[in-house]
Amino acid sequence: MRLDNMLLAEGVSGPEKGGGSAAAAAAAAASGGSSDNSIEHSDYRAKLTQIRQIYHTELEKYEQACNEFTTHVMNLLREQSRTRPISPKEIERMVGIIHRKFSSIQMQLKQSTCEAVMILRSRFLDARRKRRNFSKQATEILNEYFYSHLSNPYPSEEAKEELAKKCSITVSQVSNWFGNKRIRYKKNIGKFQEEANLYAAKTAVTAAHAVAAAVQNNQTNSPTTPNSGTYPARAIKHPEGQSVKEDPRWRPSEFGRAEEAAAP
DNA sequence: CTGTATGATTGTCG
DNA sequence: CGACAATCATACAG
Repeated sequence: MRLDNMLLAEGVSGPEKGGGSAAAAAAAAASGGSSDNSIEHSDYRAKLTQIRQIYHTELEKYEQACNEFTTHVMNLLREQSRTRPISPKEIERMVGIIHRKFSSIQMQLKQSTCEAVMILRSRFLDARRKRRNFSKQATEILNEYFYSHLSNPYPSEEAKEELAKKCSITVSQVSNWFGNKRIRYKKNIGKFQEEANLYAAKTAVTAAHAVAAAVQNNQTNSPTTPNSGTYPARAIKHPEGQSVKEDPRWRPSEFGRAEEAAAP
């Protein structure tokens, strides 16, 4: 009977489902551009539907065969009842035997269906097996945060949630990403120099926005500038050799911490 | 097909 | 529980 519960939980033996797909569609719509996990999820559900159909048709077949066989035996017994007395008890016993036989066959069917579902799950729901890269936009956002907090790339829980929302991934994925990024950055800083410079420049531009706004607020009237709408022409200096010489041993001390609390 | 990039998992430590 | 390190398994580019 555990099998029944399992199949029910997997939606194999339950009623036809339409709500699940609606929820998935809603999630996909909410996430916007990225159809990363929803595509494979729909693939998974398609396979599950297939399994369910097979299961149902087989089950029905067995049911029918059982009924046919039962009536057949009943007819035989009725035939015999003309030559010898047949007690209702005997009939009942026969029917019981037949039903037990068929139900054991059904059990086998359930078990193999169960196995199929398990295999399907391990194949499709193990994200490690079916890895998808994040969208370009998501890595953009994550990298932006990482390099603008390079001296202390440890987003708070709140920041992680924010990033997760912006990237339409989960908080765990954000944590994973930062874990991987930190270790890999530390392991080979040279390989990330280019990227670091790139994102440093990028965030410098946004920082320049803030500075420009502040300056304007103060008094200076720059010629080209009304409010926050205009892009300040690249006045960012970009040291080629060493843009990030921050000691990347984040671990024990946080001496490089206070100076850039740039979180507007 | 081969090498690298990358997201996720596992085990260890504090 | 979170960070780190090693590792796995796949994606993707050449």
